[in-house]
Amino acid sequence: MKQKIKNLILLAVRSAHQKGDLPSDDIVETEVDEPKAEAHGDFSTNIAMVMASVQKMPPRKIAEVITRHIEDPEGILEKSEIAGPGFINFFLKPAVWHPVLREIHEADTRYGATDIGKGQKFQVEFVSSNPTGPLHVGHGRGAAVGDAVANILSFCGYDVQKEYYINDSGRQIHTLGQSVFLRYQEMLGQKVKFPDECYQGDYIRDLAAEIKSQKGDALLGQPEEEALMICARFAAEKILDGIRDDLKLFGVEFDCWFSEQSLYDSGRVDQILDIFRNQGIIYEKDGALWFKTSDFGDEKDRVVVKNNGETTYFASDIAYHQDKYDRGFERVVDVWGADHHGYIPRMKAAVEASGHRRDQFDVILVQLVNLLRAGEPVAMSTRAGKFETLKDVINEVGRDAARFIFLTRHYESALDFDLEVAKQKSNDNPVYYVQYVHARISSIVRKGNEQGTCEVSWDDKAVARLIEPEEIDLIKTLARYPDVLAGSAKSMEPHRVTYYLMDLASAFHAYYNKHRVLTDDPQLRCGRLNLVLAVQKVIRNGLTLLGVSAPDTM
RNA sequence: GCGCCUGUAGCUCAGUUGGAUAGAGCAACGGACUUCUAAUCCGUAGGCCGCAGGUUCGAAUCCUGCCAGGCGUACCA
Repeated sequence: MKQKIKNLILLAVRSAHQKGDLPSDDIVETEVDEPKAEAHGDFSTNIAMVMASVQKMPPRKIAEVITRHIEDPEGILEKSEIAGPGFINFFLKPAVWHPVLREIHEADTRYGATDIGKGQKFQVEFVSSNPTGPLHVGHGRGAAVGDAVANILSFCGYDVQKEYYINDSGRQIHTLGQSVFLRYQEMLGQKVKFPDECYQGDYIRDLAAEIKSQKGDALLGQPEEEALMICARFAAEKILDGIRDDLKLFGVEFDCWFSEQSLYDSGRVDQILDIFRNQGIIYEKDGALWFKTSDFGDEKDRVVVKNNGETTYFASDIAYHQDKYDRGFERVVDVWGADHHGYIPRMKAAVEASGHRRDQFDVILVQLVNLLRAGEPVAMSTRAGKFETLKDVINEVGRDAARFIFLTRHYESALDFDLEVAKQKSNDNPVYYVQYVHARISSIVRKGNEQGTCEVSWDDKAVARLIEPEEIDLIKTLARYPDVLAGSAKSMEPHRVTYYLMDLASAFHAYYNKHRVLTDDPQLRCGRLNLVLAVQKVIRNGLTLLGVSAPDTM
């Protein structure tokens, strides 16, 4: 629709120029917007203002010339008028909107899908929590955002893969093994000192108990380092299983689980370090190896191999990202917690140093989640072992509410997640507001079927009966959906879909309260059923992208 | 100190990438259920868009400088 208006304008400008009414036919970047105020019509353009300097004419004068030359072969315009400093506002005939319903009817679950991605290979990596403890709410937000972004991109024509990176190597895993082994020794009656840097949570004791029941006291007879590694591997695997289960419970599935250790096993880490060394962007200082990230915009150089010979996580991250591009991804998106933002410049540096453009690498920085219970903060710290796990949260408030709430805010702003509010089935908690639309429409259809009056097949004449302002308003909202998705995909901001759904829900509830769908007039009833079914499809479609269910009853 | 994020109605937040009179929800107040689910709707009230400059036809949005809060600034992960 917007495109049609655009064409009308372009043609008008051209014809005005040909007839000598406009000195230039330079089409500057024209914009056609949907104004927020109804009084400003269905669409409006600022072209006259933008052209003012080129045409050397006052904006209102240009607007007047353009409107005079507008032809409307299809007869879609009710009227157009000039307003304010030089806007041209277009008012469409209500009937122009009806075909949108047909489009939805035909596209069904694919309505809103576009090909703006043109099959570009994208990878979205998210959660990637270390297997040293269970997922907490913060990870939940990352999971909800990453999953929704990937879904939306994919729906808009990008070729998207979802990946989880497993930090199954290095210091943290060692510490995990140590923590478990100490608890194990403790259980077998040994006196141990449990250091602060070890993981304090109860789950460490559970893991130790499991090892004890499987192996008895066998580990005590082994060299400490060996016993410790056995504990580490066992624990990491168990915890990772738990993470997988939690994510499944949360409705998040990954296409690929990528192991950090595999990068060492295959020699990728050494390989990329060699390459960088040959390029002269790695040097030795104080017994350590440094990568000259400062050559690529970082504020200082970074260590890749410590003076004790251990590689840093940064080293394997370089190899990991190199590997992503080798796998053919044209763009790589990492979803990180905001506390990692200092890591971005060095990662960008690594991407650039290995021969890729900076803009092929994006980081979505998800701000922190403050978990509250009735306004009171709930303490969270993996180390201290005091935290509310994601699983607990899902069990308490439900998956749908949790996912929706995580997506009701721009990811760049911190989120207060109040467990009591999330449980409320009120308008404080908009997930139900949106789901209720779906349930209500299902209910209408059920009722219609009971009465045997539910004629839901497509019928142009019936749809043409939809002339109430609330009906046109609803259809206009439905028509916006593809644009919303495209904008959400381009900006990688899933919350736009969330807000759109709340808008659509609001338009529907208003309509529902004012007009009856199952009327005695069969044709009107059919038209209205077609309308609400279209609404239901879009609601379901949007909720699905967000990972939220669309219930038939509530 | 430096860097990133945030600052919009009493509270929680949107604001279509620079558009017209800045919008929702909650809380407050007043209304609507013998009719398809009241987890809903309708109405009233509520604003130096942190502050001060700048850019232009036009700024909550872009630039500069301040102020406040959060986070980061390791041979930690």
